[in-house]
Amino acid sequence: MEQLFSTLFEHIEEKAQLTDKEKVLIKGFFKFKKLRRRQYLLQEGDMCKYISFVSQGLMKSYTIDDKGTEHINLFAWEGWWISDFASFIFGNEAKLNIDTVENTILLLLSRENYEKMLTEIPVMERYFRILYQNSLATKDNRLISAHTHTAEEKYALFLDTYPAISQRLPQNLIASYLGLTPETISRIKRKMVKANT
Amino acid sequence: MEQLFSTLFEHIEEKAQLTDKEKVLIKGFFKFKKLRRRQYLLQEGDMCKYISFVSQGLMKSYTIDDKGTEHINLFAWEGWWISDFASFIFGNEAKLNIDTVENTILLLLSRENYEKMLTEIPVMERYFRILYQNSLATKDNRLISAHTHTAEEKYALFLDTYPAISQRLPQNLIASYLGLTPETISRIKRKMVKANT
DNA sequence: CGATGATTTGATACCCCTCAATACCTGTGG
DNA sequence: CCACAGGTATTGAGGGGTATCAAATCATCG
Repeated sequence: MEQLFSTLFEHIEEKAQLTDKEKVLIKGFFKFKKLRRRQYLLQEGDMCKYISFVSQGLMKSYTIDDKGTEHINLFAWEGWWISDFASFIFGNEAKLNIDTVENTILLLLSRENYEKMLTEIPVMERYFRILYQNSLATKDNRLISAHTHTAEEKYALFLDTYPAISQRLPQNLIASYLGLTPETISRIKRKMVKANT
Repeated sequence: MEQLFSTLFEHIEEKAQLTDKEKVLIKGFFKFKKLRRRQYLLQEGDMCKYISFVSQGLMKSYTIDDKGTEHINLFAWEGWWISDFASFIFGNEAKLNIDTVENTILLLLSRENYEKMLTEIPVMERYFRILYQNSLATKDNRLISAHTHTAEEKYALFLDTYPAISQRLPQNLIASYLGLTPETISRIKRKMVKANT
């Protein structure tokens, strides 16, 4: 149990220092949740009641279009948060689905505890401010890539940016994340292999 | 002069309450800057020393690809902040260019004053945390749209989401923001007019 | 092993880009 | 106030990058 929080604390302390007292307080705000592979955390139309920290495992959030195709918004592995923000913050119905790619252990933070924690532990305002600030820069890059790069460049950039995690992902999920089809990824791979011989 | 801050304070007070004392303090952290149409605030390769609040006017941030094409990352008008985050926060060379679409009046906040303000006025941590949190939700939507919608849907969605600002923008800039060519926008418009007759 | 999902491969279609030419605005200076 | 210039928009022809659809092969796991 203790170990699950160590991932969280390490992650927080990259951005803001915590006292032992604060750590005890923080633990009190979270709930555990264990999920099997392919299990849902959130489905479109539900309310997203938690923001979740991935302590172990791998999750994805995604939308489904009219044709039934998934479009992956985010992968979250150890040290990442996942949620449908619009739903979590404003109480809308979720537009995103969230489920697991691997068996996963989560730390759940409810809206109420999120607000409480931010008020009672001001350094957490700082932590989340920095977290979001960094995420914004990441998302900017992704959007720029979506607009400027070819399919091949997108795929190469993904492998380069997330070398570890790309090995834990089937290619159809990478395709979905990049806004491509699995067939296209397959053809790119063949081309890349050829180029190396 | 006073009036320039009122836009800022209104904007902050949508998210967090300010005392008169805090307002006086906040004013001290900012510098003014006036820019002409088409004037640069930041060029690729420079250091982004400020995060800027648009008090009046309209700006854009963008990258330039190998072929010399602009890809617009963000429009910022009255009530928006603009910056190259990666450069502002981490001190990297800026990857973004920022310039004006209209004559603009900015409130500039240096890195030093940004940190000072966040420390001395904790409610501003809250303000920025909420600001970034909301921006993340917006960027998610934009990325989803980039991956799922056709050119026509993207354009219609833009007009629908930003009806006021779209009238202040030439179509080539809207095209650049949406990852399309001006020619495509032109053809879409023709098609839309036809459909309404 | 059977079943289900994932990947590969090929044929075809189409959306949007590219390039090029022309027309249309808008502001500025003579 | 007109003329010109630079930027902006329109239109057409042609091409290319990915998607789509379909089928076969390949993994994986209960």
